[in-house]
Amino acid sequence: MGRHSCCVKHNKLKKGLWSPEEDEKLYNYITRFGIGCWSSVPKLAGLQRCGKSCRLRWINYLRPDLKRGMFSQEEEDLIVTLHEFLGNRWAQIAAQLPGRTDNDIKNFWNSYLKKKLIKQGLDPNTHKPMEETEENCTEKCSLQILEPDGITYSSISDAMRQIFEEQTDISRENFVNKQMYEYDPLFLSEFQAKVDPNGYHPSFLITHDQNQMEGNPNQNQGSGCDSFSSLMNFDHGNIMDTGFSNSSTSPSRINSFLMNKAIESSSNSSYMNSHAGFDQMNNLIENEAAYSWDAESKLDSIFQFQFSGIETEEIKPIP
DNA sequence: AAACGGACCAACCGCTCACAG
DNA sequence: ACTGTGAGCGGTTGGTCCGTT
Repeated sequence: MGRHSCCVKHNKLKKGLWSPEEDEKLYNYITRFGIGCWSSVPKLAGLQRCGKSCRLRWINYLRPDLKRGMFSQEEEDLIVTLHEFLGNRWAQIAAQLPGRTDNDIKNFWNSYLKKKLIKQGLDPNTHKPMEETEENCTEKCSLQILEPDGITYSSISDAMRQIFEEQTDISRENFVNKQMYEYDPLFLSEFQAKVDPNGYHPSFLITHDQNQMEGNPNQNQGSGCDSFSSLMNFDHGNIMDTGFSNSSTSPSRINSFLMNKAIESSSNSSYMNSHAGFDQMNNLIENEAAYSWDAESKLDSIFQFQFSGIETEEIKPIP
């Protein structure tokens, strides 16, 4: 374990930038014989490199389907959106951007997007306004989880675990070890589906902000504060306010982005089009002339569906 | 023109996971 | 059950480029 074996064994292997000759050798070998065992590639291709280095060079540079050049605005928006939910899981983000590598996206994020968010006053980790994340979020959000039996859970994780264990056969070990609460949108939507087919657990009341609650009592009914939205915003162990439910004042960035994508996709067969969620959304656009609150509510569920689509491709099934 | 510093990006490193023996 | 190996991922580094002084 630990250090990769090929890095230990062959100290005389070449490191650093690849020459055009090396690229040609690797490219010719892979195009001729395909990707097999990377550790044997250098030997068979006549390269003084370790297999790991060959693999990286192929994935990040030589692959014929790679997209070169600047990131488009669409791609930029998509990266920011996905990062908001996936965090630094570059490989999963890259999977949604055909032709881009995780390394590309990681570099783009670190060199440009991160700074851009900071410039906009947003915390690049939470995607929330700086002043909001700087304060004690748990205090400000005044999160409360009320159970009919009178138990007040100390965190959303506790409450979710309790409900989840009651409703499913997934063990506590899996739950804790995989850290699914915090990171896995598919898990969250699956969890939601198991808890309540309508997406709302009757005994699961979350208030984001006391003031907001007073101003908008409807949120209490689950119409404006659906459980999925709440769960989706439970990130990295911090309770965060949601942009989904508060669309009366500021339409969610996700939804407006998806709406833009849907409009674009009607005339452009771009990368997200293949997902069923966007087909649904295209239908929605065709059938719904106006972008109303109702439409946005539907989009929330579509977005949920969209994420399920993404995750079923990328996330390994729960053991 | 030279020196300097920041930005960018290719590549490396260290780690985890999966799997075969 | 344990160990070794390969694959894959995310964080980090270091070289190069380019703008500024």
